[in-house]
Amino acid sequence: MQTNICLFNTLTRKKETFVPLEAGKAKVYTCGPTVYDYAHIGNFRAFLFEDLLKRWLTYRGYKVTHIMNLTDIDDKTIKGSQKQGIPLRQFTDFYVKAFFEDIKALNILPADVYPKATDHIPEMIQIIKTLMAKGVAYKGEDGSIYFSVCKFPEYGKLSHLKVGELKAGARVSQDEYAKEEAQDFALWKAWTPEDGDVFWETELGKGRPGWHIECSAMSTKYLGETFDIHCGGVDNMFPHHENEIAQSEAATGKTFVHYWMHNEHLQVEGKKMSKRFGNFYTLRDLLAKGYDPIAIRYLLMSTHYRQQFNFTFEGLEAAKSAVERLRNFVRRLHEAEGTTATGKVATLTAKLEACFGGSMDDDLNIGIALSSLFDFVREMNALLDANLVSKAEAAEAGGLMMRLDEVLGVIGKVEVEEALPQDIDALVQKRETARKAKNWKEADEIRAQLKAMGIVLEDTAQGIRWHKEKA
RNA sequence: GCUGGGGUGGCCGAAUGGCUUAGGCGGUAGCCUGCAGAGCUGCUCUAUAUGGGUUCAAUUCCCAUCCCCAGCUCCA
Repeated sequence: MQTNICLFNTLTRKKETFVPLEAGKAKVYTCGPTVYDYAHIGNFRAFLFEDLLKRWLTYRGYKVTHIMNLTDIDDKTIKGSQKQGIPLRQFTDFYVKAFFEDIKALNILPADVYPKATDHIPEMIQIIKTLMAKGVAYKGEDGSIYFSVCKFPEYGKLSHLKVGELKAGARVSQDEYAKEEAQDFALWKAWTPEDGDVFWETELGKGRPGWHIECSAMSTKYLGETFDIHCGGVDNMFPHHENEIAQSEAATGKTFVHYWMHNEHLQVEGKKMSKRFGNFYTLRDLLAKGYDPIAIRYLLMSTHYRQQFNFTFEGLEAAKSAVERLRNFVRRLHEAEGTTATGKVATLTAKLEACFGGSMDDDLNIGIALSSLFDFVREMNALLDANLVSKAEAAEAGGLMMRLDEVLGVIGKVEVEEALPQDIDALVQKRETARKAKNWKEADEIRAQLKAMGIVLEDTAQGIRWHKEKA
C-alpha cells in the first residue's frame, strides 16, 4: 500500500510524508481528558482533530490502533473527590461516563482502548525503576522521585525550548526545593497529608505517580516502545510531551514517537476562553441551549487544526446551515428519478474524490476539502434541477457522499421515505386535498401544525416531500 | 522579558509573486413556486492591520509599527 499523506511534525516543524512503522498500520496515541469535570469545547476541538486524523488514515486504508488515556489521578481529581467526600474512583467514574456520552454525541469514533492511569501503576513503577537503575532518576529529599533533565541531552527537542532559558519561578511548586535542578520533574510523588487516602504502597515508597509517566507507561504497553503518531493540544507540548520523550527514550534507548501532532487552541468570541470572561462552555452547556451536536462537530472541525479558531454562536448557526445543505443534497440524490445519463456525474465525482483526497492528504487541509465538496454539491444540484441525473448516477454520487461522510461524520443516515405514523400521514393527505382545492389557508395551517411536530413538508415538482427537522 | 503563531469581504474561514483572490454563512435581486421550503443565477460597491521597501507585478517576500493569541513545569 502506498499513500501520500503528509503530516506536520512538531519535532521537525515540517510537513513530512507519513511512513508507518508497519506497512498498512498506524499506531496512534492521543492525550485524553483529566476526568475531574465535564470537558469543554476546547478539549473537544482536540478530540475532533484526532478523530478526523484517524478517520482519514482509515479512509486511506490504514488499520489504525488508537489509544486514548484517561487521567484519573492528579491534584484536581484528588481535590474533587475530597470535596465531595467520595472515593477517587467513584468521583472519576462519573466524569468518565460523561466523557463517553459527550464523544458519542459528537460522533467521535471510540478509541480501541481507554487505559486509566490508576490501572497502570505497576507499569509506571517498572519504567521508573529502569530510569533509576540507569542513573537518570533520583530520590529527592522529600522522598519523591525526579527525572534528572541534565542527563538527557536531547531534552527540549520537541518544544524547541532551551532548558537554561526557562523562566524560573513562573509557577513554583511546593516540592521544588527537594529537586536537584529546577527543571527536573516528578516521576513519583511522595505521599503528603493533602493526598488523604489516595496513595499506593510500592517499592518506590508510599505515594502516587507524577503526571507524565502515565502516558509513557500506557502508550508503551499498548503500542510498543516506538509508535507512529502522538497527538495533543499545543499546551501539552511542553512540558508534558517533552517529559514523555525524556522518560521513554531514556528508559528504552529507542525513538519514542515518529510523528508528533499538536492542535491549536480555540478562542471564544475573540477572547481566550475562561470562566472569568463568562465565555467558558462545556458541550453540555451548548446542548442545553439547543444546539445540534453535529453542528458543533462541523464547526470545530472545519478550521485547520493548527490554526487558532474563534468560536462564535454566529459561526455555530452557520455550521448548522452548512450541514443542513449537505443533508438536503443527499436527500435529493435519494429521490432522483431521472433517466438521462449525461456522463457528467462521473466527471464530477472523480474530480471531487481527487480534490478532497489531495487536500486531506496535505496535513488534513479540510478547508479545501470542504470547498471541493460544496463545489460538487452546487454543480450536482444544477444537474438535478435540469433533471439530468439518472438514478444510477445519483446512486453513484450518493455513494461517494457516504464514503466522504465516513471521514466527516456530519451527514449521517438521511432518512429515506419511511412510512409516517398514520395520524401524521392522515394530516399530510388532508393538507394535500386542501391544497389541490386551492384552500391555501387550511393547507398552510396544517403545514405549520406538522412543522410544530417536527415534520417539514416541501412541495416539489415531483410531488410532496417531507423530512424530519433536525435539532 | 524570551520563544512561537496570527491579523483577509457583513461574519467564519482558504489560497497564492501575476493567469478566475476558494468555500460556507448572512443579506439582496431574479428564476421556480399559490405561498413557503429546497435549488439555481447575479449582486454584496478596489477584502488582504498600518507605514515603508524589493519587484515589470505583493495580500503573498523584506523592514518597522500597532493589535490579538499561545508556551515558558502538571490548562486541549
